[in-house]
Amino acid sequence: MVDVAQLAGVSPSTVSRTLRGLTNVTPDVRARVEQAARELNFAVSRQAASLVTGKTGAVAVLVPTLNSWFIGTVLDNLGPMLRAAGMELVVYVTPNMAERASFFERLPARRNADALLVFSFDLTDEEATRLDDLEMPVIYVSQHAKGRASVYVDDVDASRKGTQHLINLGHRRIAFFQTIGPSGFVFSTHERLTGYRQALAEADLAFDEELVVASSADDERGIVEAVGQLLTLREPPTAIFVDQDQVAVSVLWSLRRAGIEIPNHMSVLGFDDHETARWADLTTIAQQPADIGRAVGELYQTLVNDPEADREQHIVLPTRLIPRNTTAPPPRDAPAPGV
Amino acid sequence: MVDVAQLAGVSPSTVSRTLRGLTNVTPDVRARVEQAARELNFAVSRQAASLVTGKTGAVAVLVPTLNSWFIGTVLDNLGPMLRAAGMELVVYVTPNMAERASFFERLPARRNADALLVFSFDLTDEEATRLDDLEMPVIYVSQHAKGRASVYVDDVDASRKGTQHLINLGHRRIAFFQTIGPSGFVFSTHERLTGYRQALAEADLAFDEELVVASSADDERGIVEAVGQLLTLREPPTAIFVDQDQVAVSVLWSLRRAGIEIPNHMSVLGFDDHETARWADLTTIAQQPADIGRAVGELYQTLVNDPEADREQHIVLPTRLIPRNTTAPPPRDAPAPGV
DNA sequence: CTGAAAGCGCTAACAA
DNA sequence: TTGTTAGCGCTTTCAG
Repeated sequence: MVDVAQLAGVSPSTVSRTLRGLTNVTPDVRARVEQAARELNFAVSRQAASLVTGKTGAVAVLVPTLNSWFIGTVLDNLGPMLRAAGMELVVYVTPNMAERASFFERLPARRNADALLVFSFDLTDEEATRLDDLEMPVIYVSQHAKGRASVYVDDVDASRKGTQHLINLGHRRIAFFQTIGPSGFVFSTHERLTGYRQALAEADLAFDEELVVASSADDERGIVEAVGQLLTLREPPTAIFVDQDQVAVSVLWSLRRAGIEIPNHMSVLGFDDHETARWADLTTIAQQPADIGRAVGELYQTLVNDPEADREQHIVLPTRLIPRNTTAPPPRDAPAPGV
Repeated sequence: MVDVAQLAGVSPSTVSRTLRGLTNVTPDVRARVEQAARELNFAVSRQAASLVTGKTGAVAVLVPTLNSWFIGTVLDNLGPMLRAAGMELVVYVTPNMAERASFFERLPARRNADALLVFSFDLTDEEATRLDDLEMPVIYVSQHAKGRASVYVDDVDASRKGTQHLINLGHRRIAFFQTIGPSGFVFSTHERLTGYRQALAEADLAFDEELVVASSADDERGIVEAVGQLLTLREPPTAIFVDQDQVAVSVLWSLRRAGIEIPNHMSVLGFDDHETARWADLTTIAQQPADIGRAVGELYQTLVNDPEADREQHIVLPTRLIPRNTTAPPPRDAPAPGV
């Protein structure tokens, strides 16, 4: 920076002021400084700046994986917003429990970021409490943390709408297929199961544990087995609600291989409105990760710039049912309700 | 840090030494310092440290998107390696040309990272040259930059193997389906087309432009149209080589909707060995992004730690053909070769 | 509107 | 093995 100052014939302070876009600089001087900076290919060192300002200019993101449509889409939309605000995005990937434990033990973001976005979906209370020590705004994405800022879709309501759609079509035996993540069920899965149960209860349908199956998303055999399990029940379902589109598509394949026609013999409902849902012509409940990304970006701005802002606010985004061709009324010969 | 020093009854230098794991510290003192640091919930400020060491402790990553199986998997494997080396991962997402241009104009990583990993797949020469100014190791992932460190699979060879597989099955009219990214064809696409042409030439088959079609990966109608285009040729193909599994699966759907049986009436070959390929029982050419991630991590270490290391080395990873059930010999009534 | 000077929190000589 | 001292490159008072 001194080099730039020298070349422009001003003091370092002036260079600093100019480069940060402060107003009190003569246009003439500003031009000279900018010219000099360009000539010298100069960029301000964030490190040195943060040492004095106390801000790091970075926002940390905690994710279990980066190989995820949801997380990827959120970040694709969030990234440019943060960038526009002059912030870097530093990512902590914790693909296994060891990495995750190490993150919570060392809390590496501690003095090295101005805010933390948590995508881990299934934090324990203990972990969340640990993050409270961080002395920076923490935003929870896709899970509601009590008393902490969060952005998510209303999974309970969404799932209830989906189940109602099946009930309205005439289904009485509706299975629920849960996805297991690398570290167990994630937050949304619980919520979606709750919505399913609510809808059943509202329609006076009994909840049947046999109709709830689970498998890991990337475990092909597990999915096939879970589907097989449903098909061999004494009273098999006429519809399956799968809590993720990508798994739902696998379920479709399994069913078709078992010779089951969709939607005539079995309805399948997904969740997400992932691209493959369009391909598979899958009825699904749409959530918009792009919107979530933008909402997170805005909430971040609010929390950082407005000290008056509610630091525990929850932003809930809408979902909607997208009817396509994998759901239909149940087959005529299905057991009539109550028989 | 002075607080910790005080509490432990030592000098700041000793705290610094202890916390960085330097050897010349008495076990007794080390214990006291560590205890004090824990009590005070203290973490070293990277910013302050880097100011004096000249290293930032961060590696920058340039990606066009984070919603990508390939990039996501590479980073899931690379992340923990960098973390183990004490490095942060700062991500620059450039989902559109404006973001990308701004990255290359401002080069925000300039003084704020110790190395740069480029995932942009289709950099222009001008852009690559710009990165040479960066004064830090730059590693190109999945594209070979002349005279610059790169990690990739041999797409030409892989694609040739795939095409040969189809030729060996007896196919003579083999279509090639190219995927268009948000900013045009990516590097690998060119390479894969080259491999395809090589295999044709080696088998004395003429290259027919009509057999090469293209579509954007997320453009459902475009894919359907491209498939339609192939099917309505005077002499339609008996096999389609699609340069990405996810698109190949869409092609499968399109073909099946058009009433075409696979593999009896048409063979389809993919590329990647993405999860959906297993589901779709798709014959494909496997590449292992997890291995690429690890290779990048190792190359990074080498480049940073060993000044003798070849700074232009190319690491080429293997691919292999995975025969499944979407490829078979062409139907009998297909036009005989040369007729 | 611009310059001079102090100091952010740390590490790296150098001394002890 | 430990402590002392001098900056790293910037921003921020405070003068002018």
